[in-house]
Amino acid sequence: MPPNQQRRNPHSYAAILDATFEQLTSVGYQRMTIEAVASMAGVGKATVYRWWPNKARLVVEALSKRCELPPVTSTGDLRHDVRSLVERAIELMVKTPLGATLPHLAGDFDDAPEARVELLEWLGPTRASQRALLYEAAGRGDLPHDLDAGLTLDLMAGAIMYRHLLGDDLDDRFVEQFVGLIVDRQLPRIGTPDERLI
Amino acid sequence: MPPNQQRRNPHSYAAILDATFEQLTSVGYQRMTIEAVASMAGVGKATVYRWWPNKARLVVEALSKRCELPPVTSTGDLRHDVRSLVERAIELMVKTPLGATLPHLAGDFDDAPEARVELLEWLGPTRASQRALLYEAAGRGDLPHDLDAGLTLDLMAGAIMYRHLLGDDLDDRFVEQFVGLIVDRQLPRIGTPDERLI
Amino acid sequence: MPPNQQRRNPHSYAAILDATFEQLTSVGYQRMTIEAVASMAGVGKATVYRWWPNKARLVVEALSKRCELPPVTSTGDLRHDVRSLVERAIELMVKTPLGATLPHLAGDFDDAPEARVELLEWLGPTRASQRALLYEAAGRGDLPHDLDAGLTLDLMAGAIMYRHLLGDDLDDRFVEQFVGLIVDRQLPRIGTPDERLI
Amino acid sequence: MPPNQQRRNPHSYAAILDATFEQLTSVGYQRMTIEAVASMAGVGKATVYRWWPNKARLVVEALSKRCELPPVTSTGDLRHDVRSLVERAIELMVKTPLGATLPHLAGDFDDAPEARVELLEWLGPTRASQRALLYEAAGRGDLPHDLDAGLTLDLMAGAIMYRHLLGDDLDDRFVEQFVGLIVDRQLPRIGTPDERLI
DNA sequence: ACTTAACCGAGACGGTACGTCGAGTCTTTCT
DNA sequence: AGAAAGACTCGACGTACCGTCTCGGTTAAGT
Repeated sequence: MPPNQQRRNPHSYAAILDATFEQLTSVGYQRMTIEAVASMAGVGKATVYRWWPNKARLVVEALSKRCELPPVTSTGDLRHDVRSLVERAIELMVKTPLGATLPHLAGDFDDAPEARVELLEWLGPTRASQRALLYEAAGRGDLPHDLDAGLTLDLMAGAIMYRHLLGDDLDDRFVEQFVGLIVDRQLPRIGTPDERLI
Repeated sequence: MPPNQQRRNPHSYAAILDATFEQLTSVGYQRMTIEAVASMAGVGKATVYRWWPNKARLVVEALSKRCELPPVTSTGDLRHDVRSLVERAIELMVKTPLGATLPHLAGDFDDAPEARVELLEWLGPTRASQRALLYEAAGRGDLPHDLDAGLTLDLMAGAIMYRHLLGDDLDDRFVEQFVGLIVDRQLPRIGTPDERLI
Repeated sequence: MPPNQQRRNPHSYAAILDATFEQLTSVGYQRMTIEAVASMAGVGKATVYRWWPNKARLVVEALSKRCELPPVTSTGDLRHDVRSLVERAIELMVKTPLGATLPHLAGDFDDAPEARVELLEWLGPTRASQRALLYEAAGRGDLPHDLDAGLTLDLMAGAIMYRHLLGDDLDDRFVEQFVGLIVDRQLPRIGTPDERLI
Repeated sequence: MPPNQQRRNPHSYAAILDATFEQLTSVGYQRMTIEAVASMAGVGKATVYRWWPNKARLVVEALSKRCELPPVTSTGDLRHDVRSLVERAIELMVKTPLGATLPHLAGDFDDAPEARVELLEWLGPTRASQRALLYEAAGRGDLPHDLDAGLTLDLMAGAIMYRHLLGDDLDDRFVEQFVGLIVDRQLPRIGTPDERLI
């Protein structure tokens, strides 16, 4: 889409993404303004608009270039793997601007459908590695052979985001309850997680 | 919070909530404008600002006064009850502005914490009736006696909202997979739900 | 114009005029608001509007009831009389809100013609006494027998207001120059007034 | 004072001054609105506020750029010169928005002292040429050699403005009375001007 | 090496909506 | 019935960003 990728000033490019990520972190998606990003990046507004057609695209690219999404790897221990899956997802949603940004971003997807595509492309590999982890366990017989890994992961991500949005805790109990659901097929229960694992 | 509840003009009050709900439905939270709401309601902007300190509060009140949240009731048939629970939740998220609005609203909760409280107060009774339905099943022995109904329902709501945001389907398969998870403790599987129930 | 003069609350009436005059003095005509006047007078806005149709009328009445306009009296010494005429006019324009208010008031006369009438009615006796002073001198032969006293006084008042508006001084030199013009028919000259009187 | 004179759009600049002058003429200073000026000029409100800090400054500039103030020139005939001086001043006060605007403007000088300066700078050359005309007559011996031309002219302008404000006539009699005062040192008299000139 | 075209910063532009203020009207409540 | 209190509609205020646009100045490519 941009005019000529090669003539692009790499300093400006990096500075804009940095500024965007910084603003996202400090004031959030709503209060972030292109004007502030440009000024913080020491860049003309037009330079931002030259390379990104709208806020959603800019933000998705900033997230994708400045948020690390380390792929999960299987250890063969399902309980351990699922636990770290959940923990990592919580970390991503709570410690990076992604969790707070995603909902607003989603709202702009109506106007900027390509932003949705780009976001999914970025998240794709991570989600694939998460699915792969589950499929491997399914291959070992630790999970149903025809598990719907996508939905399973959406249950996890959805619950995390939902609770995060409503301001609820995402503590160890949550982790263990979800692990219990997947690994032990136990519905979440009141009480210490440890009890439930007995 | 507002100046004097008794002197309030009920016509204006109703018109403002109507206009807010209408705008929410037609253009969404982001594009909804206090100015447009006021003008559509045939009301001065100041009248809106007199009674609601910000957009979030206005929207929460409009949702709570204009969205019906019929309490769910138990029939004794767990599968049927859970299914209608999920169906009703999907309906709420997809057919009313609530689903599309919630995430944006949540983003404004940082600035308007009372809006979160008000939202939770509105949702409270419904969530309570949903929990009650699950507790009743637990009492009958159809679900664990110490089930964490809150988390169970958050799993449901979270998945619905998450999928809705990302533009995924929320079809019968989803419903049956979730019902299967709760009632049969079967993890979601690929394939027709019917198969899975065998 | 007001509904019923007799049932008028004299406390409110006085308080409103006091507050108007006070506001006029402290913040000026432009920045004076009916709201502030009402609140300062401990009175409802409607009470102000009940008795005065607009700001101009209210202000004219406040000026006429709270500004003293002592009639000038002749001593037989023309130079002395004219000097005290000018000094008193300057005092009125500079030390009371009248000078600063008159121009703005005049601007509102287009919308409130009765305010002009009322103002002139108030000023009438004073101007008449000023004219009488000049006519008396004319009778003595100290001034032309068919002097146009109205224009003569307008020259004085106009110059005072004009200089006041443009921020120029209205010092003793001005007084003596004007006195010299009337009494000695000397055009104003540069130099100390005393010199000119020799 | 404004950001950068060179980058200024001359079309907008001219359009704003035109609109301001037009509004001044048609609805007057008080009812003139920045919003209306901007919209009539086909310009964003911010563009007006970018270049003018307040209404007073805008109006002064509009007057100074859109009101012609032709310098008066001497013919050697004092009576004729003074007469045309007065006539021209009346014309300026009565036929242009200046007369009606000046008083209101003056009221805003407290908040915008630079507007006063700018106004005086604009009026400066004209007043200088008027003074020059009188000084020339003084040089010829037709007027006192040390005439205070400034005050003489303020007498004229003040009387004109004062009468204009109070709604009085400014007819030929006024002109001749003032000419008589200056040229013949006759105080203004009742009766036809012609009589007085005998 | 020298044009020349694209990018760059800067920031003015026409707009839209903001949240506030005061005008002038109207209704409710109290005296 | 008059007055206080104050909610109401309306319209303008001055501000903040939007996304577009012109400016010169620089930089890298292609003759």
